[in-house]
Amino acid sequence: MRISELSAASGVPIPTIKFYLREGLLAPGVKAGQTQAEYSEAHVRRLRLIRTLLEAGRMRVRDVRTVLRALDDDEVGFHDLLGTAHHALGGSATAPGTPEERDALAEVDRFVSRLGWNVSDEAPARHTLARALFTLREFGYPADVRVFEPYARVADRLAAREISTISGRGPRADAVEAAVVGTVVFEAALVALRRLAQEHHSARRFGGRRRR
Amino acid sequence: MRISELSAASGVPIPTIKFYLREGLLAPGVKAGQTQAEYSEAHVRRLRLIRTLLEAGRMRVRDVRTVLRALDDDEVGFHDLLGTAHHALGGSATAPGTPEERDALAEVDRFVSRLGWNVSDEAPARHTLARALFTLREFGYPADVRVFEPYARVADRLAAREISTISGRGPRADAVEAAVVGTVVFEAALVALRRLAQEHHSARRFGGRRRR
DNA sequence: ACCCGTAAGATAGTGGTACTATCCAAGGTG
DNA sequence: CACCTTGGATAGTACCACTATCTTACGGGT
Repeated sequence: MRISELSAASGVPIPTIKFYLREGLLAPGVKAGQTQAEYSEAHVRRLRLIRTLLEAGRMRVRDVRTVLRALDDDEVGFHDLLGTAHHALGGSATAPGTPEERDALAEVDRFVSRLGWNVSDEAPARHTLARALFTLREFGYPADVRVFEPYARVADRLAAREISTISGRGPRADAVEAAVVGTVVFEAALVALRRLAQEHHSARRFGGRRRR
Repeated sequence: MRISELSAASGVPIPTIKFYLREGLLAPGVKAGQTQAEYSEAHVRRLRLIRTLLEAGRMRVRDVRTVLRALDDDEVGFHDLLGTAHHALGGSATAPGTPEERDALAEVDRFVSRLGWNVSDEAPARHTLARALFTLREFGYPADVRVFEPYARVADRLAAREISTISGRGPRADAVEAAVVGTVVFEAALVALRRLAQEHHSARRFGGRRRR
């Protein structure tokens, strides 16, 4: 498969493929002469993964690179790979800042351990959650961390199911790819379903009249 | 309150405030002379909202503007406002494309009506969900729409709670702001909690050794 | 053997987005 | 009354994900 065929098979334009090659997202093809290289089905698959991380996961190119490196490194186990993916999805962790923000973070930490969750101290999601709590308070919401309790219960149930699904899924390469794809894609799906459900309940309660 | 005080009170740099004024995100202050304008607490609050939509909601400036316009328009009811916010959060709806994508969308539509959800045909979340389904299939996941069922149940429960919480909350301006903030912030929180829960269950199952 | 289209690889340019910097005239301030 | 800030306008920056162009060298069909 030459580059033009790879492009046709994947739907990704040639210049973009070259860009990914330069950026180290895609392994070079097997060189067949100075001006010829052979690409495989694995390249098509990798391109799909790249687009999924970029689009569904809204990751930046450099974060995609980090995830792919971890994915290709046999030394990296499931758990660490998941952490890498979460980190890449999480956006940049802003510094603590004000004392109120530090308070929020401390409360989140207590909340997490009260749930019995065993989670790394540096997990970016801690900060995301703390920022959410802080923001609610800024807006005058009388917010105890407990407002997150129903969400936590739900998250726990879904995550338990997801992680057990991942377990035994053929060779490592396939399994870890499935883990990353699943994390990203089901996250997008969950968010979309929540919005649909909100719209439904909103329509029930407030009546759906005009649109836009 | 002059612009420098507004900046200090909100933490937003003066040039950025001027930028938001130009972009129509922030109403101009009351002019007190040619070179002086007076800003109020409402401006501080509005700046907070803007930052929340941009950061937690990852919206673009023009989408923030759209949401704020709806927020300030007394003609727009709760339900439509929520739709506007969802639309702004949803990202650009890509065209249907391949037949497989159209199939996925049709299945999503059936799924949604089977759930008994009464949702607008143009809801961008439909497309998001269809893309998620399509992506899973591209990766060889044996995916029936039903894989989303547990997520849908959960989303339904959370949304019901959220919408009923919104109901009676003082004057319209405050209530609709709370609705938008809630939608955005709890979405971020839910996602963060799912990641934390995943990490916990992953640690249980695969053991948490090294990090990064 | 020839030759023209295409590949690979390198370098430079584009378009979008969210700011940020500079400038200026006018007005309020110590 | 000199100076410093403000509002308002205009221009510039930084980052990002591509995209276009150019060069050199095949290599496949005749």
